[in-house]
Amino acid sequence: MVYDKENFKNITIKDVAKRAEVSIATVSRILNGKDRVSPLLAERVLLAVKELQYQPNDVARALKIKESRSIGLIIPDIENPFFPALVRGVQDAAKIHNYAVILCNTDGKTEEEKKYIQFLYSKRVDGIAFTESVDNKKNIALLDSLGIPVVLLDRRVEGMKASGVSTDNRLGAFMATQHLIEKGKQRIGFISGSPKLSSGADRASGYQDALLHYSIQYDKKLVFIGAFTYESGYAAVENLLLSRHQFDAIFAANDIMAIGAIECLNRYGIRVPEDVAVVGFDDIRLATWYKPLLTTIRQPVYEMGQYAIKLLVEHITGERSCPYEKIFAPELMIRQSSGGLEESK
Amino acid sequence: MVYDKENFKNITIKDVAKRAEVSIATVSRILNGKDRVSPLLAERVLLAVKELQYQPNDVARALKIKESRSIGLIIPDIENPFFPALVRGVQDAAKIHNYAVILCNTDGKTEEEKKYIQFLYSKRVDGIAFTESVDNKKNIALLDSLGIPVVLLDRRVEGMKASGVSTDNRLGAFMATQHLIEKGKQRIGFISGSPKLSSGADRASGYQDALLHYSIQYDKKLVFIGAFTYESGYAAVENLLLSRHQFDAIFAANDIMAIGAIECLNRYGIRVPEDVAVVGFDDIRLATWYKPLLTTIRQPVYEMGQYAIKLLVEHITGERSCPYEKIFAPELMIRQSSGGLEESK
DNA sequence: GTGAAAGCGCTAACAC
DNA sequence: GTGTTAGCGCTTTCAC
Repeated sequence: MVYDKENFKNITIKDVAKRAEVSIATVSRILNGKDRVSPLLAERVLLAVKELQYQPNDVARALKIKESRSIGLIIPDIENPFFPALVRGVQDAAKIHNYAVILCNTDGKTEEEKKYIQFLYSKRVDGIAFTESVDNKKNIALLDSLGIPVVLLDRRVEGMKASGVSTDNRLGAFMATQHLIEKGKQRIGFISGSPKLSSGADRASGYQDALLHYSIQYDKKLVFIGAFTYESGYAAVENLLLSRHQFDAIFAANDIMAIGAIECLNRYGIRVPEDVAVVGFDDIRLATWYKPLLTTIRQPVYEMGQYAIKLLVEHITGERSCPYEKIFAPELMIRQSSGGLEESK
Repeated sequence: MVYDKENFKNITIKDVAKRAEVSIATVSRILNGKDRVSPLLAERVLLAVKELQYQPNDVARALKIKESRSIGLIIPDIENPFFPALVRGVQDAAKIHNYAVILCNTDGKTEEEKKYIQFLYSKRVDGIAFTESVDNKKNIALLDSLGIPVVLLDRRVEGMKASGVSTDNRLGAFMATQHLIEKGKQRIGFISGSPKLSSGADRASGYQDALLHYSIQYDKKLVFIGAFTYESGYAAVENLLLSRHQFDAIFAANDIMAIGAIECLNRYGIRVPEDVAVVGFDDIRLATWYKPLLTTIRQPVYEMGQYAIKLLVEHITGERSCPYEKIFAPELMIRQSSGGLEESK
């Protein structure tokens, strides 16, 4: 199988026109169903299309109408268990609107993000769905100067410079902490995500809100800054253990860190949930496969991906002109790692 | 932020030419570095490019040179834990060669695959990396007739109609079964994947090979056809249990089914690995997070994705004209679910 | 309602 | 070396 381009008779609109004995303008009109055309010609054209197996060249179309029917999706890493569902939501929604999704992994590097934005711009994507790694607004500004519609994924938008889709992280963290408190826990450790991200900062706020609300002293010795990774969750607990500060619960700002935390606790012979209760955040699939089943805050990730594209398309078509922020409600999923549904002891 | 296309002065090669006081041909030459140009003009052009922040329009370029610098990636479902690493490998390799990756999820439906192939063709992708859901050759033939280079992912290629990248599934299954046998197991249940897929069929063969090699009677009552899903793994074991046939081990054709199997065993109070040893296939990340840690056959999934793009690019550039089959070696990862490294009892 | 023709932004002969 | 120009395949005025 030699892929010699020349061997493949690229059927163009011209071929169809010739076969149907009409002008190329007529073919175009019929295929796009815009102007009115006589049914007679339409029939002839459609027949020719079928006979020749004609597939319009979207590249040429894109050049002409300045609309590529493709969008960029920039995320840190598809291997991070948080993203597959998000990506799937994006892709499913994009498919409905007939957009191609170009996937980009940045590993959370601002420089990579910038490169990809330029790359996507050269491809003249119609819009970009973007999970920024750092909330630095620089890349948003770049996008803005390029005139590319953006929707921020899993990020709250400071100053509403762009539309965004996220979960109410602050509320979610409040609920998680509250759950632990209602379980009778008083010394609740917190493993934060990166405070540079709105998701990280908001979850930290929610944790503090809950302590305040229940009149529990905030103790910064119980707080560690993680990086949303397994390793950072593990390390945080190890540090906590070595510091010899008492604690009876851990709230980790995402599930992977929670699992890292539990692994570390187990390693030191501490039982979850008997000795220490643990709550995570995100409700990734693993949360229900891991043992103990992980109590966590569910984000409707798939729906967030879908909604982001809905918004993005509205911006692309001009249906919506002002930035809009969609915030989904978090949901507490009570499972084993926090002691389940039983009463506090 | 109104995305009014008109507001954004689309800088074209013409603008650059005017500013640098040269012809557009010269600009093109300099940017593509093909023909020789005088350093003087080159400098002027490069300056103009920078000043105007010119970004070439790849759509126009694609139309002209008939090369879109994009490839399609068709998989069943990015939410299936097997795929993220594969996708990442594909994307990283594509990035090196400057190709955009268009992601397509088919849920394993042949009809969806066909639609996506046509969609990608209308976008004039330069090639497609494809994880077929059913080995029916029809879509491969379609691709062939369209003149689109393909590389099959995770699929062995019957009759070498296209290039493919896979793991030696038969050998892997042999190793898994052998491991169980060496652990002293004699009645080894097998949960197959879809036999319509080469990966499913080959793993079944490997299982039989091993039994034969160790002179263990093949007992079809111990064999179930699953669907590579958690549920099918669970159901298989439940059926086995209800059938009351004795068994002391389970080899599941992928990790998710193995986990489904273990969950079911636990549900019925059967301990893994004490009562029944379990081995999976793939070595997805979850295999090392699940409890018990899953003994499994590792496929170098990320590398497979990378290699597929290497092959695909070779086909696209014409460097390689004949189909080639790359087969990676499987690796046995011994962990808890099969009783670990200790001797058989 | 239909066709002729211009032109989207680029590359690559082809002249000079 | 450099500029002029045709044309990739399509949509869309503009005449008729």
